Amino acid sequence: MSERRVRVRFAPSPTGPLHIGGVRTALYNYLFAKQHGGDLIFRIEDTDSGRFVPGAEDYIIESFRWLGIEFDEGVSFGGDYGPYRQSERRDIYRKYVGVLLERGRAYVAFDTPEELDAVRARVENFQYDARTRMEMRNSLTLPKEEVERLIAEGTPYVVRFLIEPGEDVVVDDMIRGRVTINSSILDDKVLYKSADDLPTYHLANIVDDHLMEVSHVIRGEEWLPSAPLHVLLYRAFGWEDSMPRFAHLPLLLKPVGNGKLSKRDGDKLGFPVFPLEWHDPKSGEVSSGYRERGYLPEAVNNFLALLGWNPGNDKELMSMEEMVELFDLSKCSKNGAKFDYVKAAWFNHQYLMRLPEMEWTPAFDAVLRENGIVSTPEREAEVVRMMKLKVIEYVDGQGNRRKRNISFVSDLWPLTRFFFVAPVGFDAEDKFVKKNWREGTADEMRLFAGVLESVEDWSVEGMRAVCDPWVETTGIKPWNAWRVALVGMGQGPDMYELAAFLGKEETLGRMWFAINTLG
RNA sequence: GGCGCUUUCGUCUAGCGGCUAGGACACAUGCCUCUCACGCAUGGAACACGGGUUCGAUUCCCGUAGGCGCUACCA
Repeated sequence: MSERRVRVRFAPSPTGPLHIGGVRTALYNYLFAKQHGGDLIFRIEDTDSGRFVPGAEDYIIESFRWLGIEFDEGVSFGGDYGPYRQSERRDIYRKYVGVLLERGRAYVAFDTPEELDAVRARVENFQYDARTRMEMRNSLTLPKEEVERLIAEGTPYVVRFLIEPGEDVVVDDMIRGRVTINSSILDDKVLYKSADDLPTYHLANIVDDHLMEVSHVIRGEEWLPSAPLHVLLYRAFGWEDSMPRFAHLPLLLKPVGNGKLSKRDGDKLGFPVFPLEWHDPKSGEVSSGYRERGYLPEAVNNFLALLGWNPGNDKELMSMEEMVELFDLSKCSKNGAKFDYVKAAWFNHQYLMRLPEMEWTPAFDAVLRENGIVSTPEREAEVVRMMKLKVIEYVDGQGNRRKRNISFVSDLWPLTRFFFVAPVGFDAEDKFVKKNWREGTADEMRLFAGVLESVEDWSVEGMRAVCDPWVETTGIKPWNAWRVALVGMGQGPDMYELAAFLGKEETLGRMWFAINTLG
């Protein structure tokens, strides 16, 4: 059994955008499959026709494409075990429901949802199981002829799994060890509903995993309580020998407070919970995505992988290849992990800093466009290009002292906008402005502007040659106030460099504007 | 309510009977400096509680408390 080829699957429901927790589950499956030279299957579990959302399937595929999580077979990937969309496997499920029925491991039930609701309202903690099933309307209690007549008449029914009570069912979990649950607390789960001729998750899942020769089921902890049911199902089919190994992952929790991470938390705290931006086809609501927010897929994978797993040492920055090599289910933690979006941004910062210029400049172009910096006849392409080069030099520049503290390319704009546009006003409350532009500063700047006016060689060296002696003799240190004038705040490169880049006219223009505005 | 999982700094975690309980994010301070930041250095910060087992428990067992999940003709 240990010689079995590793085959794992990620099987989402197309009920909406892919949750970031689902991305992590898929990532773990991917790492596990790759490490063992096995297959990763992409299966669509669309057995709930009522919750189907158009576009969700494409969205999920596009998400994984962006993240670089590759599937070996499945919907849109091909393979020999298809179809991989459960709604296209009705014949198969019908057949296996029949097997269970024949063996007396399942039965037909006619209780309507309304009737069940009524019973639940009446009886506290009602459960459809060994204690109650003989009081319900099903093939166990109704005469055979009536059952046949009802079915023939087209009365909607469901098929329920007949659970024998009083048995301790053991699930051998690769993360949690042996988990024991007594079958008495399990209810007779619905396996199939005639109304839409579709199975429920439990039946479809077991049948598909078996037929697709899945060797390991790596899924979220929310499935742990129903794992014993799945074990029982494998047994009922006689597939226990080839039953996959289970691994139940801890859940992703909200950053603050209690509970599972939800879309709401993202909206409230300002971070995405979906890989890609999602436009809800019904409500028209837009949910932000990691891609659009400016995250790098490598950073997302790295960060997500470490939420519930670690290589057992202090290593944090890992490429996909490294993670494939180091991943270990037995090193997964058992408790839920709060989602720390601040650290997620730090991971992005790390990857962004390592990104070659070529790869981040297109994103910066988009930022420029958003801020109205475009090449126009008035503003020649050459000028804009020069400014951009300056930004690149400023950001990527020689030596560490020039590296900007940014997590996203969009963070660049407030840090570099002075290359493109002059200050339009000054924040008198700004600490830097307040500290460096006081009584008398305007006079000093007037003098300094006069000195600059006399500079003929408008280069860093040329300015130095004239200004440094002036600073020496007058004792006036113009830099911070000059910075206020040219940048508007306490940021930017060396002042001579900045002035040289802006040019004499622009530099003096900004200075006089500051002198006149701040007084 | 029932059942299950879980519990180390604020957060993610290392630890698999004997450690000054380690790292990262965040935070604070310092260095650097014409600003911001980067970088570097330093610092504060944790074994939920109570019983056992043991020469010795963060580590093993049992309770308690907290957290999370499941309890649908959803997955």
